[in-house]
Amino acid sequence: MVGRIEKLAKIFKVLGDYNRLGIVMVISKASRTVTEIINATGMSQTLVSFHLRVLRKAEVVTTRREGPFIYYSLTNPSLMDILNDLSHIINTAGSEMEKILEK
Amino acid sequence: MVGRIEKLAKIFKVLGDYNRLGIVMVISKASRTVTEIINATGMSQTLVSFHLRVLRKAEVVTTRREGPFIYYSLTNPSLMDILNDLSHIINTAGSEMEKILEK
DNA sequence: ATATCATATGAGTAGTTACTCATATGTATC
DNA sequence: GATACATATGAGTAACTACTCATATGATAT
Repeated sequence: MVGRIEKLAKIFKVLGDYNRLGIVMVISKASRTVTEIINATGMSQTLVSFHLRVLRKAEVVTTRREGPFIYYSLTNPSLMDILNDLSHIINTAGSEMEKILEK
Repeated sequence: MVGRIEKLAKIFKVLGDYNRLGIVMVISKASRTVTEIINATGMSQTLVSFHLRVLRKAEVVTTRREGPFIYYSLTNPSLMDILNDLSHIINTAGSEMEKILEK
């Protein structure tokens, strides 16, 4: 059995990558095909597939096949609320975090 | 200037480590000295200091000196709310995430 | 000023991670 | 079946990260 903190750390590790977070943002409003993600992010096909595999393994995203296309979407859409919350406390004016993170 | 996603990714990267998350938990209720953190986590002095440096640099924690002791606390206590939220959606019964994260 | 306790730091290393390349698989169309 | 499009995968590599060791700094008391 895996503890709470360990689970949390794993999720954070998965989300702690610029490209992966970008993908999460792209599919947050609606599910998207891999090609759509490629176009939206500007990443290479292989790189997108690489990160999707990580996101899939961590069950952050789920897939649904439709003909030749595979649609990716967030397993739990409320993840976006949390991202917004965190983004908010980071960007709050006067926050100690702000200055350091600027560089 | 650093974008929103980049900032978020950095915070996630910092929190995406078991030991670091443990430290954050330990100081979440009240500020603690390094020695207290060492005892609470069972980590070595050097390892605790190593991780505290990372947390400090990312401004996740702040310090206050009191005589020979240095007290560490969360820069933004509402971070804990977010950790709890995330932990909740991860552990929600029936969540797709649950099974994978168990191993 | 020396000894002791509390904490930080620089350097080295083993393990991990992000990325790319080449290739494979799956689906649809001809 | 051959071709074209959509996506995944295995292997290799360079860069990064967590950790340890030895040592340094800072504060207090004697």
